Amino acid sequence: MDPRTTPNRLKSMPSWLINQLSLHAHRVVAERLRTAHVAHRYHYSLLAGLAETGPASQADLGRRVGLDRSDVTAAINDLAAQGAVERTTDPADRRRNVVSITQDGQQHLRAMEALLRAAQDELLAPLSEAERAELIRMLAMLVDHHTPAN
Amino acid sequence: MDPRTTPNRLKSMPSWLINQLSLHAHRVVAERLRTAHVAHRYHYSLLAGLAETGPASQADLGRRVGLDRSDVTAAINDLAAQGAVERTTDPADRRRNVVSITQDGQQHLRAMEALLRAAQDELLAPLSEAERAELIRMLAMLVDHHTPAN
DNA sequence: CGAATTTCAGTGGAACTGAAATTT
DNA sequence: CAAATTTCAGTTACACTGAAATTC
Repeated sequence: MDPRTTPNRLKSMPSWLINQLSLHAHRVVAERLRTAHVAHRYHYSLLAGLAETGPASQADLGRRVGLDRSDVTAAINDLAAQGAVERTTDPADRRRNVVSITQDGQQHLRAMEALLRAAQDELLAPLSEAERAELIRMLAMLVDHHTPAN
Repeated sequence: MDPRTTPNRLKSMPSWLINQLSLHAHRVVAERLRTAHVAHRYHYSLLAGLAETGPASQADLGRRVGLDRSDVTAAINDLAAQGAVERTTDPADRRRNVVSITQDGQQHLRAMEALLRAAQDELLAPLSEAERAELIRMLAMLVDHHTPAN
């Protein structure tokens, strides 16, 4: 009566598979991050961007991690209120905010990292180490391919 | 100034990659489907489900293609208004609607199929045939793994 | 009774758009 | 002037929830 039979047309359609997996990834990640405060996917992305490439303007930061300018503004508000980042206007170009990560932010980043590592493991559970590496390689290639060059 | 440098922490994080790729897939697919009417992702999923496993109740159909009961109701409304499906209450169990695809629906499905095939090709452009097969295999394995058994 | 189905009304995270104000 | 940055207000597609009405 309900033989969990996904149509072949969907089971073999990359865009459908990717979408389903994205939904699942979202659930797994949100579940893990629920324990921490000011801990959404984009908060992690922003802190990771700041930790890795140093202070940046919000626009640069957004482009680097794939977030919209508007959402960056809101998320940086959250992080600044929590003391995870500091925001000062760039003296060299007063249109820009220079955002930098604080000591507290670094610690917050490390805490989220541990949670996210566990989430990745749960997500990829059925794959071998070699398969995981291959999957990541292909995904990165595809994401890179459609990322505006700029 | 804006060296499209995605942080390594993101470039190597499966959940982030999957999410980015899902966004891109969504854009590519929506772009192709824009030419057709009553043509959203879920309309295709429902028609594909009906074409492949025959008439079904809305609840069964939703479970098979991974759509929420509420969204199935709304989407079936669209398809019925367009004449792509027919809906009658099941005489054997009057709680159920038996939904079946019409001739028009079959044709609509074929038209969407062609558009979607092109979208998949665009999405996977950087991958070889062998890589595409391997990617699809792994994605299907992951999606299957987290799909409730029922 | 409990459980399943359909439907409706609404919520919430997320991506995105348009426009204003400022500065280069 | 044109272009870039930040911010705000709002929209849209989408997954999901809660609850009612019906039927098994």
